[in-house]
Amino acid sequence: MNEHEHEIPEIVIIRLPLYVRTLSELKLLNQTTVSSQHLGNLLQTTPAQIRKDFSHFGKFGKQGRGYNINYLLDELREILNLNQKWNTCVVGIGNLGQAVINYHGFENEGYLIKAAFDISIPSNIANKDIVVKSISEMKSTIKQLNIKIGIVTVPAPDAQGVIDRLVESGIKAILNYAPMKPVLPKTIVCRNIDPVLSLQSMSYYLNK
Amino acid sequence: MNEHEHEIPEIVIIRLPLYVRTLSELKLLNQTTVSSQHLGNLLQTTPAQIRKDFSHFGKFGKQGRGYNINYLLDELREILNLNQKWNTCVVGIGNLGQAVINYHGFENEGYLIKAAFDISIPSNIANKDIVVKSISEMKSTIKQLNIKIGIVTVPAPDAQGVIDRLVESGIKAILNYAPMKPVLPKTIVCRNIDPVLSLQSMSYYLNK
DNA sequence: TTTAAATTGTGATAAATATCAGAGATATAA
DNA sequence: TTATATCTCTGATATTTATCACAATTTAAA
Repeated sequence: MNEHEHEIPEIVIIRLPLYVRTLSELKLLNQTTVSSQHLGNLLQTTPAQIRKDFSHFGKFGKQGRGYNINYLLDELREILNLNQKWNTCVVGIGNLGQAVINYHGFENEGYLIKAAFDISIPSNIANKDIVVKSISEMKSTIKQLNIKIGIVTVPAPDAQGVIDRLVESGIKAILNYAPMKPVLPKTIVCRNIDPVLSLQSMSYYLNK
Repeated sequence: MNEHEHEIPEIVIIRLPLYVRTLSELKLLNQTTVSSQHLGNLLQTTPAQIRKDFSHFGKFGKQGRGYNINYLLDELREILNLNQKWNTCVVGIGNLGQAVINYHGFENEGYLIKAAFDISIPSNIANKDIVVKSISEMKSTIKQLNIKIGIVTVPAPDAQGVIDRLVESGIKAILNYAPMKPVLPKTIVCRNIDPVLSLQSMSYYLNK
């Protein structure tokens, strides 16, 4: 089996980055091999699930031995397209947008914030690596800078409009911080970051 | 059927806040009733799923008519324990922690940030509603302020230690912004906010 | 060399989740 | 009053997802 023969369940794709993260940590500890059992312990999941997940993409391990960490890591990073840099932009330069811009956890993982857009442009964004522009210049800027991922940090009522413009500008993936579920063509991938929903679903388990 | 007769799948619980949000929006628009069909359109899901989800908790609708929005909203909010305020604390007062503290989307939904902890206490947290303390005073402060939810914004390597302390201090739910999966007793609920994982799983769909 | 232990990859099975479809109830219009 | 359309609730069914369990292979020890 390989990735060309069947559609891989999204739930499997969503788990792959977790494997990548843990394998990276093991690599940093100079480990060279790992079994699905050990990986399962570290990730609080079952070895069977890990093996099944990997089996969608090929055979990466050796019976009786486990997985070579460097090899598996590189294969998984290749599958996820992590062995390259991705250009992103932030739309909405309020508190949240500025927090995202100042947080450097994205750059470290290869997601470069190349541009930031808003209706009115604040003067306090001092970052020579990021182009700050009006939303009206979104399309040309996104094309010019080869931006594929949009990060949406506008208030919920503005989000759908902004997202429509991102799609029209050729963006392929959206990381949405606005508390709403965007309507999107099915060629566009989207993930919502919504801590309030998380708090609310946890509250169910909090007995008064 | 009601909530006392069976364990409700977590995936159902996770969807309830989405229903609450959309119903609140409809209420704001002065709508009084809604059908599962209409709600499904708004939420991009199927009416059958919405009805099945509700059926775990009781009968909230009227055949031929749909759901009374005020009634359904109040029932769902009651089920989720949203008809009360919850005290929370933030652990880690770096960039991310400060962004969380300055973001007022939590307070508006009834999640009050009552305390913030770190090893060294920054002087620029000027907020008379929030107690800023050393991590060493965590347990007593959490008890005293009746805090049930901990928001973790420390770097990943520090997170497990901090989370262990939160659990020991009597916290029941954790909103974890650190890029790691905490090990927890199964009496504690946890949600992870991990935008890098989201970006990485989306990257799979971005063809080079 | 032989045996025992470890471990993968996977078909089969089980469990969880989503959808279907229809009886029954309600509302509306003729 | 009757007919028609609407819509819930739910048991049955289908689909998806996770787990099991074992043959095959590798490693290491006897």
